[in-house]
Amino acid sequence: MIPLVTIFERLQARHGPRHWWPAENPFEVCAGAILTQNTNWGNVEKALANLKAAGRLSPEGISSLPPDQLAALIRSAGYFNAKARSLQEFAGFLLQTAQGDLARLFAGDWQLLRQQLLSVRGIGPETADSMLLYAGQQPSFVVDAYTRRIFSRLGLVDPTISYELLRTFCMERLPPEVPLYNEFHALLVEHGKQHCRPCPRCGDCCLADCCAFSLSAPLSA
DNA sequence: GGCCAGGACACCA
DNA sequence: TGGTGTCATGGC
Repeated sequence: MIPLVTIFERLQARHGPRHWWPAENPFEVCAGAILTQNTNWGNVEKALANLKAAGRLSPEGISSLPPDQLAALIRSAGYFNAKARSLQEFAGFLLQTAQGDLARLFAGDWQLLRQQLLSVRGIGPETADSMLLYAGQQPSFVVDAYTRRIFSRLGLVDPTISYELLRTFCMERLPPEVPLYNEFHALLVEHGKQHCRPCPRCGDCCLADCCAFSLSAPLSA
C-alpha cells in the first residue's frame, strides 16, 4: 500500500502548489463551499460575482434577501432554489451562533462545530469540512468524489467506502496539519479533474508505483 | 444532444 | 445502513 504522504509528494511534484481556497475572505469560502456542491467551479464564480456586485456577499446580505431574489443571483451555480435555502440557513446559523463573525465561530472546539454545521440544512460532510479547513484553518480533512476515485483506483480503499470512513482513513495516516490537508485536497481535485486516468499497463491511477517514473513527464505525454 | 461537474436530502426497504 | 430519485446550470 502506497503511503499517503508518498501520494501527496507525487501529486505535489506533478501539479505544484494549488493556492486554495480561491476567495477573498472566509465568508466567501463558506458561500463557495455551498455553491460548488456538485457543480463546476466556473459556474460558482459567476454566482459569487453576482452576489458581490449586489453587495450581498455577507451573512446579513444573504439573510435579508427574499429567497427568489437570492436564487436569481446564484442561478448559474445550478440547484439555485436548494442552494439559496442552504445559504440562508448557514447565514442564519452564523448570525445566531456568532453574531455573523466567522472568527468567533471558529474560535471554539472545531469538532463540536463540525457537528453543529452538519445539523444545518444543506451542509453535508464535505461542505462542513471545506468550511472548517479553508475558512477556519482547522485540521479537518476534506474528502470528495475524486479522493474516493483516486484512492480506490490505487487499491487503498473500497470504491463504496463511506465519507466518514474515508475521512478517518486519511486522518489516521496523516499528521493533523492544516497546510498539508489544504494542499492534499486541492491536489486531489486537480489530479482528478484533469489528469487521473487508469494506467494503460496496471489499470491503477497514474500515481501508482508502476507509473511514478512518468510524473516528471509533460502532462500531455 | 449527452455527459459531467470540488453534494445533500428525502424517501424507502 | 444502503439504494434511488431529485435538485439544475453551463461547458465541452
